[in-house]
Amino acid sequence: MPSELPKLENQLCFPLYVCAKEMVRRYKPLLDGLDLTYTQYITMMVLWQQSPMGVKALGEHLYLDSGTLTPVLKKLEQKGYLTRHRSEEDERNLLVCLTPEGAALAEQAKEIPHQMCACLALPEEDIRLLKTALEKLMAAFSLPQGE
Amino acid sequence: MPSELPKLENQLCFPLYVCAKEMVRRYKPLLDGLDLTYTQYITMMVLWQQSPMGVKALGEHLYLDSGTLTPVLKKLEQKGYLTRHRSEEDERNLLVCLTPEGAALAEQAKEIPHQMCACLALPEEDIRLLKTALEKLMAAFSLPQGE
DNA sequence: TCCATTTAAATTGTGTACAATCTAATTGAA
DNA sequence: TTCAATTAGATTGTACACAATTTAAATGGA
Repeated sequence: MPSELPKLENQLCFPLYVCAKEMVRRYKPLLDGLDLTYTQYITMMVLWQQSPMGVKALGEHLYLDSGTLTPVLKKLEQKGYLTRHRSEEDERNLLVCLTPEGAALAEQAKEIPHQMCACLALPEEDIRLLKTALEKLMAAFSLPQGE
Repeated sequence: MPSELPKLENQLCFPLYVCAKEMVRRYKPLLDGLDLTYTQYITMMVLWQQSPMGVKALGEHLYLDSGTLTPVLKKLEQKGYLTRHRSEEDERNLLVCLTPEGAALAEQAKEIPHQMCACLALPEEDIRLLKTALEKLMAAFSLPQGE
């Protein structure tokens, strides 16, 4: 059997790449009201669970490095949603801390997951299956997930 | 039932976002030998199927607009993998055409899908299931897929 | 104690993505 | 025919992503 040319539609990577982009695009109108981008939104989501948090820990939750996070966090600081201060015990650590405004944003964000699901127009069952399959892939990547 | 705070691990978007990024990252060492980035690779993949092709058609295959494609195509032109010329019938159309070097690259690329599958360390069955689930999501997004 | 090593962020450079706008070519209805 | 609308790409501006390097702070063994 001759080796075929690589074709877009034969590979896992392409629908993954397209769906991820499209998902982020679909979040935009929902997040505009909170003045957040998608990356800023997932960052806030981690902080709503725990604040203050160091940049390193934040990066481990989000799979992002400081090269990406530093400008995102500076932006969120500008917007008044968080503060950035060096830890007193260890000056290498920068502690990110929600402001009251940032914490309050969680209230407004509560409906976003429902709105997103509605926007997907896919049965709950299919969403669950897809999520499970993706988590399996993360595991295969040896990326620890959730908590 | 009270509305809960949005949590990263409860949502479809996050594993999708993380897996897509990781997948692209895993392609990098495989593509370095071809001097291609992931975006350049999927662009070449479309051209290996059909060349010449207009920027608009290329964008429809890749779900990318001219804002993204223009610099990618200029880069691939620099590398000597394709040429860019305006159509003579309609000067608005820019025809992208593989060079012999660009066409020859397909040979070298043939093994990449296998290498990628191997790198995934996930049973074929799981990969198929995930791909099907993603294509279902694309359909729900009303994104046409395949050809 | 002292300095090589390690660690945490920040910085730099390259490459996407995409919205919005711009420009030039073409089309089509009055 | 003519010019308003449409179309195809390019451009501009903003925001990630990530590799590689840099800087400053802590650590730990000789």
